[in-house]
Amino acid sequence: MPAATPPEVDDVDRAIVAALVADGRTSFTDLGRQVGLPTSTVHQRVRRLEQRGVLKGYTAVVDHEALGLPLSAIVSVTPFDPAAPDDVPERLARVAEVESCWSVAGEESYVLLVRTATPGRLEEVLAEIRTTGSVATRTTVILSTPFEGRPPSRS
Amino acid sequence: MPAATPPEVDDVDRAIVAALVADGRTSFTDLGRQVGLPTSTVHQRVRRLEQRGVLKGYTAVVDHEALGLPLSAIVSVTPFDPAAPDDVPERLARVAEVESCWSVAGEESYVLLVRTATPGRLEEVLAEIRTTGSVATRTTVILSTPFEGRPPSRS
DNA sequence: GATGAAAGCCATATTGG
DNA sequence: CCAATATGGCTTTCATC
Repeated sequence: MPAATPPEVDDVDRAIVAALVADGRTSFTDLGRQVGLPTSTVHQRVRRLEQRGVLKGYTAVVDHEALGLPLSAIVSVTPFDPAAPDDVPERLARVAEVESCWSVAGEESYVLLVRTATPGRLEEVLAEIRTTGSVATRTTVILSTPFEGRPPSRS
Repeated sequence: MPAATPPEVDDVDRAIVAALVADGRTSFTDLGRQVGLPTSTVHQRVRRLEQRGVLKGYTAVVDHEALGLPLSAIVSVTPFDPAAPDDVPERLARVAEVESCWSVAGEESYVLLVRTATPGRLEEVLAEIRTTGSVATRTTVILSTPFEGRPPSRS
C-alpha cells in the first residue's frame, strides 16, 4: 500500500486548470459556466488546487521584445569543480537576466534561459554567469519563438 | 530619423508589468497602490499595454508534477532535409506535449521543451516528433527545476 | 464535497477637469 | 493623466444539504 493518499485531481479540476492556463484572469463565474458548476463550488476547488500547489500562481505573459529584451539565449552550464558543493542555482539566481534554470541529465549540469537587451549585455551576463557560478558556458542564441508555454496536456 | 516612433514603455509601465508578472490576478486597485497611481490611470495603462502587445495575456502557473506530467525534457531538433520548406514548428505544434519551440542558431535548428507523464510516453512523443517533424532529435532529461519563468528585468 | 443566497468589493465606462 | 461617480458583475463567506 502507498505511504500516503494524495488527494486526486479529477477531470473537473483539470478543466479548471486548463481554463486558467488559457486565461489566468478568468472569473470564477466564467469558470463555473465553462465547467458546468456553480461559482461557489469552482471557487472552493480553485482554492484547494492552490493550497495543494497544483496551481502555483498566476502571471502575465509579456512580449520580451516590446519590453526591451529582444535577445534570448539557451545557456548550457558545466561547473568547473564537480566536487564542490552545488549551490550553482542559488548563485545564478542572483543574475536577473536568468529567467529559468533547469538541472539536467547529460554532459552539462544545468540549462538556463536568458533574456537580454543587446548582444553586448548578453556578453556581460555570460561573464557574470561564469564568475558567480564558477561554471563554463555553451550558448545557443534564440532566433525566434514559434510558440512558448502552451497549456499542459496529457493527450 | 527613425521611420516610426513606437510608443514608449516607461518606468511606470515596467512597474505595472512587473507587478502583473508577479501576480497576474492583481486587481487594478492594488496595482494603483503598488505603483502610486489612481485606479483609472492604471486601468488605462494596462489596456494600452495589452493593445500594444506588451502584455500578451495572463496564465496560471501549474505544478507539472501535481498535474501528472512529472517528466520534462529539452529536445534539440535537426531537420532531415535542410532544403525542404521549413514548416517544422507548425507540424510540431500538433504534438500536445511540446510546450515550447524555439528556433535557434547553431548546430541544431530548434529546441523544444517537452512535458510527459512517463518515460514510456516520452519515448512515444519523441517518435512522434521525429516522424511528424521529419527531424532527428537529441534529448536532455530535466532532473529538477531550481527556478523557472522569473520576471523579466533589464538590470 | 456541492449548493444558493447575501454582502461587500471590484471592474468598467463615462464625464469632466 | 487624474478625479468622481454609478452600476453591473464578481468574489467571498456561510449556512445547508
